Amino acid sequence: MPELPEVQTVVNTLQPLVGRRLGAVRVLRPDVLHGEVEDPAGFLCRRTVRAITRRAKRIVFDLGSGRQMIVHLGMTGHLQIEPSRAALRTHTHLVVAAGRGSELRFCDPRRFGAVWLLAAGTPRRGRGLGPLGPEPLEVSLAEFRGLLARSRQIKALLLDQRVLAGLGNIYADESLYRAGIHPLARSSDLDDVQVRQLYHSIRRTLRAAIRAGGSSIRDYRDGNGERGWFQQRLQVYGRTGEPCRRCRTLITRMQAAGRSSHLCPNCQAL
DNA sequence: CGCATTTCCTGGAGGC
DNA sequence: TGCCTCCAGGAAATGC
Repeated sequence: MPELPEVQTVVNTLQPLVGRRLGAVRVLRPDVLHGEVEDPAGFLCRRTVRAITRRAKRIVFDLGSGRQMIVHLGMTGHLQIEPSRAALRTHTHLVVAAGRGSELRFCDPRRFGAVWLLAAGTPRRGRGLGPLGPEPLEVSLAEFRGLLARSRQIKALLLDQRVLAGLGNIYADESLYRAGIHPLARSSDLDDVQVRQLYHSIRRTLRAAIRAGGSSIRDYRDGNGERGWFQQRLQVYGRTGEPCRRCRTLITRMQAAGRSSHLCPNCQAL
């Protein structure tokens, strides 16, 4: 479940690849590739990595001449730099030689992730490449207020990547808890104070999680295979039945937007 | 329009 | 120990 902080951490830890020239390509599972797929090896081989950046939950490799490789980790995706001599893990789908005896490897057991190879002018369409709202750490308070103007369940709205791009189930729950807002609250019913609290809760939660290297709930790892440690500081996610750290009321779990939602029923009254 | 449901997929957990 | 069922969820499609 890599969300914005986990993806940012992967991007940070992959920075040593910037300036390197890509080499031999092995496609072990062609169906994870999308876009310019006729000749993936020809697309990637001998390209220099100009930059590695993040947009929402997508990792963007700038390969020059308008070429991009975009990676979405989905739920269980890993993108790691590993020594070429290291054994391939099962469910490794793509391997690219990345210089100095290393390889960039994409491994994704559940295959909710994907890799797009996009030449200049290739249309950005299809599953996983849909339109994106603003970045939660870049949007202004005034813009954020505007996003909430339509009446929707606040949790569903926060998870909608077309509205705000980068939050997933963990950080949506954590942000709502910190703001004291129930997941089913109507976005348009929130008063000015609540909107401001939610805005700052999202920013603080994401920033703290990035500093902690993300949350390793199940199998998340960064670009070097290291775990994050923000999971130790989660307030509600995965804490069903445990006492709220603020008021000791037991954390409960409910369905919202088709996702399990964790909340303190006392701190987040509807 | 919003929202619940279903789909994709595999590993891990729990029941018996 | 082994087999079965359920559940986790990002994003999109479907139905109401």
